[in-house]
Amino acid sequence: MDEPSRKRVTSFDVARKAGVSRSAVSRAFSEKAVISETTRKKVLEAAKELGYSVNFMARSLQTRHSNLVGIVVSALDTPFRATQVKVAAQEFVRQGFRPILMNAETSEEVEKLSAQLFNYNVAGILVTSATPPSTIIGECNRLSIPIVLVNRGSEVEGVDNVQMDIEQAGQIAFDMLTRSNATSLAVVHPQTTSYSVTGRAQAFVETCRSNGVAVTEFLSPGQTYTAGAEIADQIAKARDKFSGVFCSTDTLAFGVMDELRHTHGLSIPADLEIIGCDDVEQASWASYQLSTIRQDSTAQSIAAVDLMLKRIKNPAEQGQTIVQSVTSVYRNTTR
Amino acid sequence: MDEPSRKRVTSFDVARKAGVSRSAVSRAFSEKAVISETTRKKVLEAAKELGYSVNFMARSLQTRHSNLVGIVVSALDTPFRATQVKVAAQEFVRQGFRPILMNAETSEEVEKLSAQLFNYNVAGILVTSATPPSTIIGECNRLSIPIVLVNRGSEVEGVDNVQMDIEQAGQIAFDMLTRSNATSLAVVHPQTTSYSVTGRAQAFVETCRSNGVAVTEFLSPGQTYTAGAEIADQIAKARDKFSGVFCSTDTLAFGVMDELRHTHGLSIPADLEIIGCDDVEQASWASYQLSTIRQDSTAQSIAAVDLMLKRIKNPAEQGQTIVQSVTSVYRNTTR
DNA sequence: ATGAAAGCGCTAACAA
DNA sequence: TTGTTAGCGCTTTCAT
Repeated sequence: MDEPSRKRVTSFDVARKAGVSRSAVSRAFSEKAVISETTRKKVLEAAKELGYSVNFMARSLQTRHSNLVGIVVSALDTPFRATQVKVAAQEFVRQGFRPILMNAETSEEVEKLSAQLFNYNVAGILVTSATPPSTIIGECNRLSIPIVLVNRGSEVEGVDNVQMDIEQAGQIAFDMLTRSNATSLAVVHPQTTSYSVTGRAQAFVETCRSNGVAVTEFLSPGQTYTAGAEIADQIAKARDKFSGVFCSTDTLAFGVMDELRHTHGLSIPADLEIIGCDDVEQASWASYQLSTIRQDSTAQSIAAVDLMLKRIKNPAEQGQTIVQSVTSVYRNTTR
Repeated sequence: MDEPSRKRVTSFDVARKAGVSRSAVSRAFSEKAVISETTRKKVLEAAKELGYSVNFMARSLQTRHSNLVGIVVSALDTPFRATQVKVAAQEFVRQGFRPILMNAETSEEVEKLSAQLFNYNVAGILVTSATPPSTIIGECNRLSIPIVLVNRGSEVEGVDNVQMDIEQAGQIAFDMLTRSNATSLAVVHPQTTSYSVTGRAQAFVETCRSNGVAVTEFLSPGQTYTAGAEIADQIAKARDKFSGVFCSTDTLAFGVMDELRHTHGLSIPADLEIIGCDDVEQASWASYQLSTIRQDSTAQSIAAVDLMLKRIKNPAEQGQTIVQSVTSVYRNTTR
């Protein structure tokens, strides 16, 4: 019943065992430190035997920066967000950072949770939820903590952005739906506005107008499957007023399609063309085969992480905005 | 062009501004410290004016414990996992902890990334991916870091577990599929074994056998939609040998159903009954209306977090295993 | 290339 | 109740 190693082993223990100083131990575990190969070996060996690992709390305290970053996300249980976060987390880890995950649905939550990240001296914050209030952004600036917004569109200074090209999305949606010579279209988007989702719908509307195509707007109670199913009843009623509808989100499209097909007996695309936006995995499932606009969430996350790392290395840099282009994916819900 | 607040403000600054000692500042920010209401007010005010927030690195260094925890997950972009992680993260935050998210697909990754968590003195580790190697578990024990495994089933000592009741799942699957007097059934599960997914299939097979019902097994190349679609061809060939098939995962079931319906022209449940397991959101979508076995991932995550918090408070406790029961959900893929 | 010593920002005895 | 003091474990000049 012995207590062999109750306490955490410190660099001091390793130093003694290896017969060197604590500075030597520190150097052995630091990439760019000058140290002879022989002592490094000695230290590493002793460390392994003792089960030593650097205490990052102490290191961070000393160096005044941590390799912790924050990821602030909402609706993580949504296919699109899940992929985004997974990729971002992987990328951060690959680059030697550790992401603290904060799920924040409301704007107040974003504020509260972001503020908590400051306690940890995070090296940066990635936001892919509601836009953080300017107080937070100001604080980030003051502490020179890089902050990058994904699909949020904020023109606040000093903030990096990665966004899909909403203008292009609107144009492509228009193109996809007018291949069959449409003269009147529809769009559905959530009534609560959000930069990217509302933006793509808006861009679509404008493209229609400037091309002389009528467009009727449906406001759904959210951007979930259920929200789509609910608004579908209104769409069904008005369905001979347009030949195609652009759903601002794939998930919304699934709800619309299902309701239209299964409870209103419509056939898609014969009776009505439907397209979505995002190209989540389910869009390619046989039951949907949804024609949609592809937004590469993987590339997006990687770009966001890259941007942050650049800013961490060079905090003086101006905030920049990366606009990612989207592409059309034709499947079976368009003619 | 002044540099008003370039440096991080410390408790020292606050102390001076408030005209008190640094200990007073410390006390003002610590829940259970004795301090007069008047000085606390003074301190808090000064702190707010200066934009001070406690440096958790320093605090953790001193107290020798952090409120950081680790979440090690695989396949975060899967609906079931996404929900699990979202809930766990929320729950941790609600309880005052900050989760570091590590996505680890392979067993080696789990080992490597878990080890990295030690650097941060994490208060605990939640694993919902491949089971971590025993070296990690040993290390956790040595450092008395609680570790809880979700749906992993490991009988290693000192490890807490939260698992669905796989025996019950097997029984329920059997019950659901034999309502229509079946005498022969099928099951599909991934060829790479995993505690919970393989386990439920195994339990199903045994229940069939002990009830004198024949059962044929299909091994899919994974547990994705695509894997389901692929194995469906074999199922179609043999389809008059059984009246119902238990897919060990909803996602697998979607792939199977779609392929059976759309490329083999089968009608479900008329030609063949199908059930899944998990009850992910898509199971209730109109295109599937999948009869399935519900596993409450929210309750599961909350239980896992609870378990960990208990262990953090009382590290001496023995590891315990919580078995969560599952329920049947009848929709339209059973007769 | 190596060691001694100072100190990062905080908390927790201990005294007052 | 408050302040003084001694570290927590590490990195980093500065000598050697």
